[in-house]
Amino acid sequence: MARKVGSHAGTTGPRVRAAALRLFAREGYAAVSMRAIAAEVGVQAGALYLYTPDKQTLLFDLMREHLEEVRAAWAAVRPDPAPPAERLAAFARFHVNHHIDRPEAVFIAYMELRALTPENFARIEALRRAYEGELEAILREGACSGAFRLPDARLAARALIAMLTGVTTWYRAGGPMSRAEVAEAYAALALRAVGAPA
Amino acid sequence: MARKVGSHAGTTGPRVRAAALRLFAREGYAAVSMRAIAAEVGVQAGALYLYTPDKQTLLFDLMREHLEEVRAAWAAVRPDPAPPAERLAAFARFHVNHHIDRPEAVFIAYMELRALTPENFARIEALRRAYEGELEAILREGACSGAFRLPDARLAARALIAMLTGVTTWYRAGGPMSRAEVAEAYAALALRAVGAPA
DNA sequence: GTCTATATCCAGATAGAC
DNA sequence: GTCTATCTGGATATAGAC
Repeated sequence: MARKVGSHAGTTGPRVRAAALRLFAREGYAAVSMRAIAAEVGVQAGALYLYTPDKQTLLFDLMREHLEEVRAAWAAVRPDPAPPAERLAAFARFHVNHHIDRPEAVFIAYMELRALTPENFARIEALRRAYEGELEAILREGACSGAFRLPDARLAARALIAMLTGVTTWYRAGGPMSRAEVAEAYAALALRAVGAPA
Repeated sequence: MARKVGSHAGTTGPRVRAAALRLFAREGYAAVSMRAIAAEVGVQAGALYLYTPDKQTLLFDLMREHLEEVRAAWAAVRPDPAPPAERLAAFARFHVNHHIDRPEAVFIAYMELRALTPENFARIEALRRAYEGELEAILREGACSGAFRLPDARLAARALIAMLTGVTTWYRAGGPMSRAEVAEAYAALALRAVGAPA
């Protein structure tokens, strides 16, 4: 434990997190050395420990910030009193648009769970489950009201989130489809998957 | 380069690959040492190099074998002259059932692509694209015949494969749903997603 | 706040005995 | 076919100068 995070943070702290995000996403947490992060930032390895107590906390903070940002962004645009189909369409468009802009954070949040200590994993998993619960609640409500036809709300929520998140594995800006077209296509797939007219 | 693979292989060769599969899936390629693999097998680290020229080739062989097995298994059960909806349902059930039994290989094949050398990556990517192409062809044919309503065959193939593969992130034997029920639920979602009555 | 230097440990891979 | 021993390099993290 070197010191508390943030007490001296100027601009180097954010640059350390940005470099770690980029490198962890590209090479994987275990394959990235503190030396490599330091080189990306332009400081020596020892200086990193002014901004994070250790490498594990650096990873954990990146994941936590990503998941908290997703929840806050959805809470800000969520149509609250609205029919299930409209809420599902909004969720699908939001999820695709939000994730398409943060492929590195998404990659880390889904792929480096195994690199977390058990305590940190439990905290991240709770955040992930809370977000998944937002979709599950929409699906459950639609199933009850008869707007959706579902095999199982929990299974469908997991299936749809996997489908929507998958956009980050292939979408690149400058391709034949715009972000909005892609989001619309995924929303149409999601709506039809639960038996709602798209 | 230590030696050619297989020339002395008795039972230790397969046990090395099984141990590597298990450990790479649990900890990640970069986080697993050759010593750890050796300990899992019950030999010394140096002995591993009788069965693989290096760690990279061990990973590549695991991925290649997995992808070749998927394609062969699908070729064996694929309903060839059949209407698109039936072929899509068969593909979805096959994909879920096949992947649900191999969560470790699936995890590695999708998560450790970045750990491959460029040459090895290109070869693995070609195999993955070929498999994706099987689904894409079904969707394209269904779209042409009017059986399916799709935004874009390529996008839909990617979206559906991501959705179906996602089953490996949560399904565990002994849960409330059987394998067959889960496969059926995913098949229903897939069929409806492309506008075919499930 | 960043540096250099270093303690301590473990990595992949090879050599050669048995 | 497996062992022990070892080469060489790089890892995380810390200490202390400036």
